[in-house]
Amino acid sequence: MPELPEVETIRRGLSKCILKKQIKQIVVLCDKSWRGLDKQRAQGRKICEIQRRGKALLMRLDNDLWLMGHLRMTGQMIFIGKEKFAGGHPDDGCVEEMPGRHTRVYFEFDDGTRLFFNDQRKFGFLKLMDELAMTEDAFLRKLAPEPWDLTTDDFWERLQRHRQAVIKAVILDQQVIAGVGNIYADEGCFLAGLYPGTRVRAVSREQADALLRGICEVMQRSIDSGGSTMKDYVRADGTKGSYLEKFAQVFRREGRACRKCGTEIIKTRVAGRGTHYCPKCQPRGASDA
DNA sequence: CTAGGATCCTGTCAGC
DNA sequence: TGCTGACAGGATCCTA
Repeated sequence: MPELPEVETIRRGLSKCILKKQIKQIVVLCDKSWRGLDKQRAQGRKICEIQRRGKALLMRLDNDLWLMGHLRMTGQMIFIGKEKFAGGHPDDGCVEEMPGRHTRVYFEFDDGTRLFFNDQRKFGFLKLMDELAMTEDAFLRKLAPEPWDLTTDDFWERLQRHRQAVIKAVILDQQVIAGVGNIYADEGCFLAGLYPGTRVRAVSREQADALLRGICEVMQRSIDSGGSTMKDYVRADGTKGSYLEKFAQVFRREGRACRKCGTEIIKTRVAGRGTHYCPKCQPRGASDA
């Protein structure tokens, strides 16, 4: 669900809300959503800083424990204090009473404000770890560099390990490039003029370079705008829409005209995921899936 | 080792 | 209305 730009937006938002606050109590409503050390070890502590790696949030406590959060498909972080901050998967959960039916874990701070971890499908989790567990965490250890820390050479070499696979599956692989999910995979392929089902062996170095630059560009733009789902905007006519609608070139635009050439955007299935592309701007090759 | 499909879980929607 | 299957902004596990 939330991809790198959405998680970065959450990181920035939470940094304004919960830093230096003391965690008075942690309520775990779903055992599956809490991993690692016992929650007691985080109660009474303060949150010193919040980092992000790929789609993972990393919160450091004042006893040098780390609370990792991964939202997976449907996770949300909702802060309720004097003002409200919500980030993650868009649904109505953030307008319900809190805790709501999808609340899995929540935090009560010393000043009475609260932070809710909501997650409809329970794929996401919070994990409390010490420094050693952090360095040994399988996901973090295998995670590839952030998109803007990858050189074209490095990206190219990582792609070459999957020459028979389709390009979309490979950029969704967090060991190849960090933070790319279904939206930015489709948007990045569009910017590079690459059909998402293209075999890696058929991708040129120039195309790989365009893909990496496209991913960085689309993610940076999304971060600058507060994440693709964070803010509704109001159109000139006063009707509301999601930011994603305005920002996406292909994602969820099936049946609509390509913004570049006017051809109808197609939705299909590639790498087991719903996939959107423009058949003219992203032509299929003979060996493509 | 890679590639691709099943799987975890809950909810919604289209089509009988 | 009630049922059924497909699908969903992710990652891991299993099999070939």
